[in-house]
Amino acid sequence: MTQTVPTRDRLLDAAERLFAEHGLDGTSLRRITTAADANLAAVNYHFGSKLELVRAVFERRLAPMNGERLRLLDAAVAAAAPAAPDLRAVLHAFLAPALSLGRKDGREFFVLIARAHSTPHAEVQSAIVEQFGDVIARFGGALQAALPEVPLPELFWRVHFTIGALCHTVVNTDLLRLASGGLCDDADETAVLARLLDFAVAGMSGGAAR
Amino acid sequence: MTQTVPTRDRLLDAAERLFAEHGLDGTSLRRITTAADANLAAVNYHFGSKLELVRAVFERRLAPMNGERLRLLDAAVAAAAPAAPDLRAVLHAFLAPALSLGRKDGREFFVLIARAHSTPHAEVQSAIVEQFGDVIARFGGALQAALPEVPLPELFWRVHFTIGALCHTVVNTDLLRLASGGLCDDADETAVLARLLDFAVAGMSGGAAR
DNA sequence: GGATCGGTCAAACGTTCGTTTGATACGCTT
DNA sequence: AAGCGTATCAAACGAACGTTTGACCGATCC
Repeated sequence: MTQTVPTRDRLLDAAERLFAEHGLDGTSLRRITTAADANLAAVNYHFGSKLELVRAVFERRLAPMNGERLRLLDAAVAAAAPAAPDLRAVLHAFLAPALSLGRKDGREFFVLIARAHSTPHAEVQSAIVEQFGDVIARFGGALQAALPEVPLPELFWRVHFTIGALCHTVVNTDLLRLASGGLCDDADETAVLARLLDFAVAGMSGGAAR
Repeated sequence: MTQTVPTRDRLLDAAERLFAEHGLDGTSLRRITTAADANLAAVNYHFGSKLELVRAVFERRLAPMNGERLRLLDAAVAAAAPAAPDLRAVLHAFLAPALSLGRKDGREFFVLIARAHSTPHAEVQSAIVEQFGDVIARFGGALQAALPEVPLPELFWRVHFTIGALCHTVVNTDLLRLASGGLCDDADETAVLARLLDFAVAGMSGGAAR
């Protein structure tokens, strides 16, 4: 039986799914290569090592997501120029691509990202952080412009809280559905985004919002 | 050289620290027993297995924290009775013990808890969730009373966001200090709690706060 | 048509893991 | 002093891990 998808891609797909499901250390190359219908040596041949495979899995998803974030931010800044960008528009540019990725084909990947963020491996951690340099710098400036009355340290803290809400939402929606007894439905992505945006805008502007 | 601290406790201390530092799978019984100045077989003798050791590490910290949460909630409810409890007081009862635990002797433990929350091991996961049954039920009711105008599903979502902000704050303050270039100082616990409370109150009440 | 190269394969490498075992030492009670 | 659990110890167990090796296959090029 011939494979139409290249082995390298099948390895990435299988690794992403299994990493998210069982963690980095909990997923052996044997499970990955078996799931990808490839030979055990395939990972070391195509990627060099397990660590390089992990890095490849991350880069495949993170680059498009952060690119989309910056694209939306540019649009929001341009729409408001020369005035300060709208807070909700900036937060939308930051939250929407992540929320979207966390629910499409990248659902499992986002679980993985959150787990890897607290991984014991320093190499993995730094490999991820590198992908966010531009995003941090650009959004920091935009938020400062949108909320000029908020002191900079205060702003950082609130962004920190917002990121926490975002990550927890993407990763643990199952937990919410469970805790709410099925009351909370996460099927409607735009509704979830709207709720998260409401929460973030209110929190970011410190109760004096709108 | 005689040990004044029982081996069992030394094992718990070493395991908590190493689990938080290197993850559950990344920490071998050999490292734990070496750090605890105990024999390799000590874990299996005192706890039966590595999994039981993990459960013991969790229970030692979670039980007091959730107990303190419920105690503070009782006080907040009693203080306002027969009127509805104050939103900020309820959120304080929920957030303060967790934030406090995440910064005292339990600092490393809280990192561990956040990591274990997304652990691949189902046994570990369920062992943690069991510890939160009472807290979820009690705080759910109190928040509903404090925010009668917010529909129940909406309420669950906002609690979900708040928990995300809390976890991210406790676990990743180092990341914030780094990203802010030292602007954000987390040394003052009451100040951090105040900021988190401001954010949560604003977000929970949906911009119409105070 | 022989050589070359990317890709795949089974098999084995050495290491580390959690757990088990049997012996040994200490502090009780009788 | 003898007997008996409790606790600790070194040593070994089998299993699973990431990685390496050398042979094999098919397409492409000279």
